[in-house]
Amino acid sequence: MLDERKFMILRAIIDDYILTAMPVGSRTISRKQGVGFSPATIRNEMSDLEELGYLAQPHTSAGRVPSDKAYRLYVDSLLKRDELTEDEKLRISDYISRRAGQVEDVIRAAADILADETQYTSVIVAPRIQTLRIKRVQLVPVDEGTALMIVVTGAGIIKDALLSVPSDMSAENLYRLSEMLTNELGGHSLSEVRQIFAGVFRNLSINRRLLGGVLKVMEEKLTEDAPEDVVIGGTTKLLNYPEYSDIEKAKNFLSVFESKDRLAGLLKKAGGMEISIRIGTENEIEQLKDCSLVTATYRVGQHGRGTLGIIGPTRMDYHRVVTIMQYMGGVISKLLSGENYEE
Amino acid sequence: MLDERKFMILRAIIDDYILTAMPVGSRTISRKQGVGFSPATIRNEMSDLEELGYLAQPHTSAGRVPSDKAYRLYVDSLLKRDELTEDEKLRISDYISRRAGQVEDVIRAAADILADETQYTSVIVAPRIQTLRIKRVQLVPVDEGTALMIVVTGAGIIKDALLSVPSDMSAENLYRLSEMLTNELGGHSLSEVRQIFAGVFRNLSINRRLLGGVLKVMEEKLTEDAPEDVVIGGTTKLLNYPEYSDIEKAKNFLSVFESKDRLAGLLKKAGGMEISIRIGTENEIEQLKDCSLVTATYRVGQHGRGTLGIIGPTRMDYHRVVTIMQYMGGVISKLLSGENYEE
DNA sequence: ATTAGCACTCGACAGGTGAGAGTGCTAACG
DNA sequence: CGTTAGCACTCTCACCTGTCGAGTGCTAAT
Repeated sequence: MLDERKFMILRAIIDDYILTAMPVGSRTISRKQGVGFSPATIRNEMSDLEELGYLAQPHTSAGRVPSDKAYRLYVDSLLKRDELTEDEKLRISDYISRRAGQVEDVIRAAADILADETQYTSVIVAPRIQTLRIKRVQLVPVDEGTALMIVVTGAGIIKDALLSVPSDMSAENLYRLSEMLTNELGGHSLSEVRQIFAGVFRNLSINRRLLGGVLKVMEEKLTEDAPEDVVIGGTTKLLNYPEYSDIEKAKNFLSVFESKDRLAGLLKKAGGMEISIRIGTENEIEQLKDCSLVTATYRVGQHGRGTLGIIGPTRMDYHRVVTIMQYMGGVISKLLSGENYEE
Repeated sequence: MLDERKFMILRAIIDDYILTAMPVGSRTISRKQGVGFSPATIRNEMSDLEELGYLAQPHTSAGRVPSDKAYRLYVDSLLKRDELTEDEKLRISDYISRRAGQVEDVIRAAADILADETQYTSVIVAPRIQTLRIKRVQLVPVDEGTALMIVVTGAGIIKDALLSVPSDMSAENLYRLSEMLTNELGGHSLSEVRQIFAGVFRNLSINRRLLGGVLKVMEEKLTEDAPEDVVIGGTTKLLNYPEYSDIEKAKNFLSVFESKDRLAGLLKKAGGMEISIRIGTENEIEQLKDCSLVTATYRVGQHGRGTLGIIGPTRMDYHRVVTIMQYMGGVISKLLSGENYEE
């Protein structure tokens, strides 16, 4: 429905607007390399594009500004994916790998470098621990009557909690109990723990009365719903963009990050798509109506998955963001799935 | 050097300015309850106070604004400490206790409620783990050739790291090694680990080569300088105050929180004082020259200590802040030192 | 010593003006 | 017939101006 030339002009407008954040006039476009038309011609086309809903005028006789619809078209059909330079790739993967170790450290590092590279605010949702496979369960004595329960996967600790245990329980006993639990639960995910426990109770060969209480508490701790683990990087990056030079808007925007749960929900709406872009009002959240949200998915092992995203103004540099996110998704997946824990 | 009346007037001015953030005029003070003087008299006194460096005028014929020096006098001699209401006490201690468990959870909760109650930005430095007494060291097998090392103190996990171990090392052996390490290191602080290791190496009765590697990694992991663990709450609270309605100032302020290390250094300068207040330029950090920093110390067990602080405009409500901080210092100390891990 | 009175200063605000950027329309051109 | 030059028009923004009010400092009276 849009002919070649309109496409070209629209693209030029968006490119310019992304760069300058100022309404784009016909002359600006006409002067561009590769555009062989006079301002008047461009004006006619722009007028058409406005009628079609791709452009908007803040007021008569300002230039024009792309609408959400325009950005949508832009990312759907005009977006070319670049490759990152070797330099950039190295910078990113180095930064993240250097802190490899605990899942949380990786996520934290990833959020930081993502925000730094894109200059937008980054958000990463940690993999739902419920889906990870348990490797070991270990009880460690802490005090008379207190033990620390630790659940381990290939990626490190995923859950730990303090329990009270019968005070006459020896370290030896705790160790044996750990072995038993590891046998029972190893290889399963947290979400399956509850069913398994039913079985464990039945087969109890050890002193049932002594252990009953402990097991119950453990079951609770293991199955309780962990709050969504969301890491945010570069919260204040947005303040560098002119569209947020107004304090009210800035506050409004920042308020989105107060509720991590809502944020996690938002990110996860993207579903399993490799890259998802939601522009302006597509976000359904009032405060983000002038923002775009780009999300990507990463994997942890066979079953775990998490989401990384960046939030920026609708006039964001989609090329760059998409390219970076794609690369980072890969890096994170590899780090968190691989068993590379030499260091 | 300041007579009774000047004191009184200065105090009235500060009180008013804290409330309104607007330069205070002579009439405003004169109209106040308990001030029996005409504006003219007040003006004379204010003029004196200005000469003495306690007040400043943004421009002729605006009212006057208290200087850092005035705030200093205010907190040193005019500050009366209130008690919190039972209601507030309960709200605070409840909020924090509810998440008791891991040190980090407590700190996180404390930072949140502190920011909420004061409406300023809160910062809490976690206790230096170096000074905590080790309770146990536990090695947990994760994979062929990989183990997770967990160091436990009375307050829960404080450090964990993945190590590679000889791939023929059994769970049984790891367990025995854990016992040995616990014996050697238990009761000592992390900062002493390095010396102890020297001794351990000498007494090694088990396969020396096998253990050598493990110990080396452990030493590294245990003694490496952990980055300061700093938790920040209510970062954007400051945006609600008129002095930060300018984006540039806001950005400037927020940049302080980018480097947690510097922030930690700043907080710790307060030293061991129970409550320390640094006003405006006393902070030595350019970006905080319009801010005050109130810090308090909390204790963890015998030797651990950490700092909690809030950062707000110099015209902050010192009464309230000090009162809250004092109370919270107590609550945190009790929670992190006490051995109350029933639940 | 205190206060009333008054002239003075300065910022905030409203209204007015001109420049500049950009538009839409029309008529001319290849 | 598509393209373009020209032009009148619109709207914002920056700047200037005058007025108003808050607050001061000084002086003289109490």
